[in-house]
Amino acid sequence: MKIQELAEKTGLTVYTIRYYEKEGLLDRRHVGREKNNYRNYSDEAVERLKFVKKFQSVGCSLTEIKEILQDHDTNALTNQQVIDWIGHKIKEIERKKDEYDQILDTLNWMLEYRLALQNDPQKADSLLKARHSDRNASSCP
Amino acid sequence: MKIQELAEKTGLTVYTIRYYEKEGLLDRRHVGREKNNYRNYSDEAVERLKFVKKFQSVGCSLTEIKEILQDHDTNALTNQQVIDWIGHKIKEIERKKDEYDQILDTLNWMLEYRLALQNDPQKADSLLKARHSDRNASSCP
DNA sequence: ATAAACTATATAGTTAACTCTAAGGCAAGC
DNA sequence: GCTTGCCTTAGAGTTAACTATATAGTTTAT
Repeated sequence: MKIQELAEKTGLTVYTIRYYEKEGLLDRRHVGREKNNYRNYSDEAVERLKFVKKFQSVGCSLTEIKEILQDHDTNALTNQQVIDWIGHKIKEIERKKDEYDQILDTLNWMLEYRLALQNDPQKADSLLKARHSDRNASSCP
Repeated sequence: MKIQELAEKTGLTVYTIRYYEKEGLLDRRHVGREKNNYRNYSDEAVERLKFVKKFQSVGCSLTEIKEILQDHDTNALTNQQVIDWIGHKIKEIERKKDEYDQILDTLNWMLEYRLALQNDPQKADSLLKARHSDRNASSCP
């Protein structure tokens, strides 16, 4: 398939796809060339780019993604190194999830406060006080 | 307190704090000036910057954080607008958490596969096949 | 009293990850 | 054949969020 089609299938732009290739995130298994010099992508390319996109969306840098993907291609890392990386990454993601939970907590509190402000200003006031006396809670900005 | 102390309390650098001020994330309640022109920060500044840091760490841009914080300062938004924003944000964070769960799933699978590769190559092979036949699962890169 | 450490401003530089432009070649429809 | 649109490259431009530099004034420690 040509670059436009791949762009549609992955939700990336053609610019981005070419950029990723330049950055070494794709290799012979994903992209080749036609006689006319047009790039020709395999189905594997779709999977690869979706993988990149997914990991990127949780805060992995392209460099990091590249490093771990290149193991598959070159076996530059030992199996143990990959296992270590995965374990490390899992912990990181779990920490991140905790962070999200804390934010959700703050947001839910903010919502409750705002709703109270609308319906029962006195209650809003007491919520504010309760929150401030709770040393573990995020303060209101 | 002076900027260095604030930096230590928030885990930001002095550069970043000045940058945030320039970007309009702090106001009179957080920072004033001494006779010598040194900035003087209130305790509120610590809370404010921690709030910024927290929301930033879950992918909010400074612009977005500023917008919502400026409501507190100027009451530019109606209570309803803030409620809408919070509700929207909560949904966004929850979507993000789902994404994290998917990644965790992929990572756990990768880990299992790598461990099998170490101990029982035949099992690794069958894991690969099982994964590929599962259309909902992320493929292996 | 002098050096080290901290503060200020204005401005320039950096990094990641795109995003676009220019200039040209190839392809598909009328 | 011509136009429209997709493809190519090299390289420039953009954006967010810092990060650092140069220059100068202030405070603190010895």
